[in-house]
Amino acid sequence: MKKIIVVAGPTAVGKTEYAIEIAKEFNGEIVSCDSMQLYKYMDIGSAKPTIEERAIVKHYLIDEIHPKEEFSVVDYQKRSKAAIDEIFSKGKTPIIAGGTGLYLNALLFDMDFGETKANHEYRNALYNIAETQGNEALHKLLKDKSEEIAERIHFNNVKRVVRALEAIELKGEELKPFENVKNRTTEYETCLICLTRNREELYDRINRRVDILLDQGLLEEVKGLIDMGFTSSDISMKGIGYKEIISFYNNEITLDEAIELVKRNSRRYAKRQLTWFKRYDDMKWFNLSEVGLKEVLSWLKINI
RNA sequence: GGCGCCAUAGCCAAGUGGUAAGGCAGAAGUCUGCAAAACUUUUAUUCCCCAGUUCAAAUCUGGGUGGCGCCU
Repeated sequence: MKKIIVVAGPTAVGKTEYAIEIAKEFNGEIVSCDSMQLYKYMDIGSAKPTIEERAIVKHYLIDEIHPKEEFSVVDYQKRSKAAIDEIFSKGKTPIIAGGTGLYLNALLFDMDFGETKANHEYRNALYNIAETQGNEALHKLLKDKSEEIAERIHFNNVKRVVRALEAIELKGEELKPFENVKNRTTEYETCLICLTRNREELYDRINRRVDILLDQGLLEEVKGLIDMGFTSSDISMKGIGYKEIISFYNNEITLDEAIELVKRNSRRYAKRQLTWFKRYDDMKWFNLSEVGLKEVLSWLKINI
């Protein structure tokens, strides 16, 4: 069967570089699995592969959408599968590289998100209930409709309570969108690796990378985006490295505070990514504090 | 040298006789339509040290150590 290679890992671990080396070795092309690199104009803050790197190996799903566009995991699911098909049709190996866990799930599992589009009116009405009557009141509504689903979502997680209610409203009693994520896709075989590093080293790399992004002109990039009309309410501007710098330009915090926040939020994000990737039992882990490219490539040669 | 103030977790701290608040940093985790999102859990057997008073001390007393301020 056709096989894809997945290169996962926390931010700043070195995925970009490794994915390119793996692609060179296995006649592959790369499909990005990153919720921020999808956006145009957000080059420095999202740490996109450089133009030179993209010239070496073709990358898909980078610079795909305008930062004002609405985008969700469903769109990612469609586009990534299309990209994978295209790579297979060339007789090449798709290499999925990135750190957005939910997006990765969308292409590794048979996930049915339902066909209906997000209903913002309905959502807003629900958010309103949470605000006026409290989070628990909203959660109670969910409990009345499905005890089982309500149990799985904490009442303070309003965003997910709202989505669950919306799903029930749209799908009736089927509740398909909230079935357990357990059926792996049968469209292709998968070979999963996750890159990591010792915690201290990883955090050190993150802190250093933020300084590098600043040297590369992150401030100017964000200023440019503000001038283009983007604001903190755009989803694309909620990315780490963007929201903090925007707060700085809005005079809400000092530059030093903004930089510290970018570092801290990146560290926290890396930790959440690691938690997410621990869930895949067939994931092969490589600690790059201890092993290098050679080990990764030779493992892949045996296991692909 | 004298006087005064202070010492509580990695950091910032509350507590002035009844069995160590809170915040940050850190750690663990949840996860089917905004996911770089949203959310949950968690951190001092002990309050600078020694002695004393007391049924009971981070809290009161004495001494020591360290820091800050003022005076000479």
